[in-house]
Amino acid sequence: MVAQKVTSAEVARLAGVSQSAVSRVFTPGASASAKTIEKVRKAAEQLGYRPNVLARAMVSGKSGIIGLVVAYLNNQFYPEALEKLSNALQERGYHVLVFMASQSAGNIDKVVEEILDFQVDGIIAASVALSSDLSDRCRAAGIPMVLFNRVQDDAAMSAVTSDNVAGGRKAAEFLLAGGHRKIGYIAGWEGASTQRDRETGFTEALRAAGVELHARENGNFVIEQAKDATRRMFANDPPEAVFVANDHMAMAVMDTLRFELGLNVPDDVSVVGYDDVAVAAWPTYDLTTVRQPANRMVAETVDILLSKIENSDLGPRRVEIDGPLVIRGSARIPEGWKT
Amino acid sequence: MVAQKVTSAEVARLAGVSQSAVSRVFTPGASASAKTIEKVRKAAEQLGYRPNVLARAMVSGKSGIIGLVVAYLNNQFYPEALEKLSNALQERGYHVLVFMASQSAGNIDKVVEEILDFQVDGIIAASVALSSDLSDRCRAAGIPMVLFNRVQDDAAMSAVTSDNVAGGRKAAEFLLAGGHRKIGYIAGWEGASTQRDRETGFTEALRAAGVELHARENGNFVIEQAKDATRRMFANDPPEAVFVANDHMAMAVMDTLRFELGLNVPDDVSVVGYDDVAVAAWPTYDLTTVRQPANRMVAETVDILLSKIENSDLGPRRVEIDGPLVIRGSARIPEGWKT
DNA sequence: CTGAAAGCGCTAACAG
DNA sequence: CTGTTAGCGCTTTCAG
Repeated sequence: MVAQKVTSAEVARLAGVSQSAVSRVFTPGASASAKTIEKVRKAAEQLGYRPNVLARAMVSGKSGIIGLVVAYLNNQFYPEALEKLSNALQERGYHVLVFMASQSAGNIDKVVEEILDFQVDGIIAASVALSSDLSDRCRAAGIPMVLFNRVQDDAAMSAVTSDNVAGGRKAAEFLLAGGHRKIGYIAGWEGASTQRDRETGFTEALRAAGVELHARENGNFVIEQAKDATRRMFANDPPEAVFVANDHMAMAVMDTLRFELGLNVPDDVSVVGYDDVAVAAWPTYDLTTVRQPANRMVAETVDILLSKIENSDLGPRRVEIDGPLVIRGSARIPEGWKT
Repeated sequence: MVAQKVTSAEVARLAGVSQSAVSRVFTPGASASAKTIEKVRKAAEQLGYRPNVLARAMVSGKSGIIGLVVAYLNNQFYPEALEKLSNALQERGYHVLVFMASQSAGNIDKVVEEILDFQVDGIIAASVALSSDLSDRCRAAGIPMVLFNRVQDDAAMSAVTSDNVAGGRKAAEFLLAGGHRKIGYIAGWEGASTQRDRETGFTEALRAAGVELHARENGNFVIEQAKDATRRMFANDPPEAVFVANDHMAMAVMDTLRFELGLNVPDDVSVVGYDDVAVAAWPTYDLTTVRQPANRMVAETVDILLSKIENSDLGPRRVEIDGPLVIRGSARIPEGWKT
């Protein structure tokens, strides 16, 4: 009843038409008479025929595969994004080939080369930076690429992020309005544009109010390092408020504050994070944080990538999506703060 | 410096050899003289040549692609598993094509059909069940498949899980040893074998000690539903201890207990979960839970799948990996409990 | 060991 | 609209 591997030729024979007729019936933009379509469909059904995507890819040059490079799945923002990206792409007829760019930045280039071997139609690089040499190669190969949640100096590279500078600014304004003056910052990995932009916006807004950063430590976006950073920062002359470069670390910071240092959040220390991952809303953390609008970021990313695929001579696009400060209970709420 | 899309023929011309010689140099099991290899490698390097995986797949019948069907990425166990699976597969020269089987069970079959279109070498289905019709198709098509974290009645289907029955039993024994007698169970989605097995082991051990389940509610593996289940369960005659079918729900249960019902964990209620996801170890939850050894589960899954790919007439294998009860602070610890 | 030749399964002109 | 004819880029006999 079900054959091993049915080819269009076999369907053609059964349907009494040519092999190309079968192809046409299964090719979106092709035309065939109602009668042919009928015959072919019946034969195909009977044989359990489905076109071989790879063969189609070879000749058409479109594989329907999007390469997705991803680094850390432990920061919950990424599984969320990955799920949405994959769904959005699936809806538009594409599929996602995942490449983990685990550790070293060095191997990212290798990973991208492997991706290219699959003749992918496009590449989404989530939170990774690649050498300019490599981006040149992709461009030369005509493979569109868009950066997700990261920008790169390379002006020719499309990228989608939240408005990290504005986000950092919002965090600062909120903390300042709350009356805090001794304010600390726990940074993420310095190589990340998100880290840099958030810090820039944050310190700029502070400075605009005549306030200097009271303390700064680096948590590298890693939980254990964020804990260490917290310990160092609170060892002496602790701040009254901390802005943490992402939620992933912010929760570790809160844990350390509460369980190791015996401090109350927000009575003793206000904490503000960035991302608004699902756990941030859980009552235990109830984290005030700047939201990264994942849905819109994903939608933009997919839009940019697919329009580049369909129209290769589109210039690079950079989109920064503004996200609101989500006010919860981890930081003192200023009197009469406009919601 | 970098060409558009270099073919083996171009490399051959530059190297002054035949196209098939180039192929041999890049084909693992082929042989060529040192001199040829040298010439070809140099020419290839110069041109930036890399073999086209798709073309190779067409003729060799091996795509190097493994289809991975996955349903919920919000339960943290899955991103962890996905990352490990993808890494393990990458190490062995395979790549993962991800298919989100979002909602309805009905669309899983459709998803698997799409996977088949890509001529994948194998399929890993994480936490999803597919119709027996479909599994027959895969078998007929000669595509090996293994279930991850789920078993199916179909005896011909390979599957890797933790020992869920034993795990449920461990949870029960621990709670009983803690002196609890009024014990509740918050179930996961009834269609899942993991849910059934965990409950079976749990209630069996209870019964063996002459204890009947005091209360049972269904949380369907969904956070909001787990909260509702908790509310119902504690509305009147509340239990002293609860076993929750997975950590994802267990944390929602703890939140509800603490923040809505004002109960103390573990003084008022002991809570035990299942999975041992990363957050379970965070001090806020400090959840006692049965560990699913993700690393070993992944290793087994990959082993089974790849050996089937390499030797297609291997029978189905089912592996259940025993995981320890990880004792933390969310449940009363019995006096002198053997660690 | 090496080149020539025959496809893998499919799409895309090309005549009819 | 339809069948015929070329390939897509590569692996794999098959002679030499």
